[in-house]
Amino acid sequence: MVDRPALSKGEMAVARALWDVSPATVRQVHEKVEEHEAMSFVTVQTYLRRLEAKGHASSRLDGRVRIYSGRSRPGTVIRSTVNELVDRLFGGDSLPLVRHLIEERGIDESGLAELRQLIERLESEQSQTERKSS
Amino acid sequence: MVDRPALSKGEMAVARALWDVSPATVRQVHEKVEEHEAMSFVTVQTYLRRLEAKGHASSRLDGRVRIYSGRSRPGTVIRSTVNELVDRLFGGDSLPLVRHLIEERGIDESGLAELRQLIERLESEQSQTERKSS
DNA sequence: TTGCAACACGTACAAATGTAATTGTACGCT
DNA sequence: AGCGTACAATTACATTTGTACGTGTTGCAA
Repeated sequence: MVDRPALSKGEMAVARALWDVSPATVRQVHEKVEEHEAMSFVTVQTYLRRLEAKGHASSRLDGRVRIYSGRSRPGTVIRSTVNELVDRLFGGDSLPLVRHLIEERGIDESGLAELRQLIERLESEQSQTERKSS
Repeated sequence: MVDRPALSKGEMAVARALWDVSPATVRQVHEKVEEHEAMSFVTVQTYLRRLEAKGHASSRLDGRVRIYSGRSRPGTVIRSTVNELVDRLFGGDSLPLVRHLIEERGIDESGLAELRQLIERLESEQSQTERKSS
């Protein structure tokens, strides 16, 4: 539950790659990162080290190769990052952001359908549970 | 449409305050900022200067007091910040973020109702306009 | 007219971030 | 045995961010 300091841009890119391929060697992570953007191998090395220092990854030596594994799960990191953003941009109120996302960035049909169902579910839940404060 | 570099945490706090009170003196902005968090007066001054350097604010001297005004509108800054976040966290797909926001952070009844209507509107629009790819 | 409170403006500086180059070392090929 | 290659580990360094201090100036109160 500790809200570790949010990951920076570069750290996040590497963390995302690591989540995808973990456990993996630096090289494998590097390859994954490069599917999206150019970044030197050693830079990835650095980020992985920093991620480990911050507790978001762990590693062990397998022979002469270091194997990194994701540690904090994506959901956790994403949650705190998003929370921070919502606080910063909207003073904690997430509705404007949701509105913005739905309006400004395309969401396809199936996405919309999913969201509608999600909202309907929440609405029925809310009408049952007599809303007890915010 | 230039996607200026996203504002940092501190810059964003000051920018938000400025948007609220603009045009305003440093002192007024400072007071607004302090409604949410403690920050030294001179620090606010610095941030305002940096915001101006980045083109997010403008200022003029009124007598011996400098008056700052917001320049880029909130929507613009918010858009690029959010875009960057979505790219970083979800590789550009905004649906997961929306899902996360709706599920994890409470949205009240009226908010839900608004969202449902928004989604229904988009759904009907989409079924009319034969989707012509992104 | 003198000093102070209030402010602008320049300067400072450590930590975090982005991005590597270098150096050391072991593996396997020739 | 010697060499290139693939890594790990160390070190580097410019930029950005967070946070502020000090210095100079000026309108105002005494």
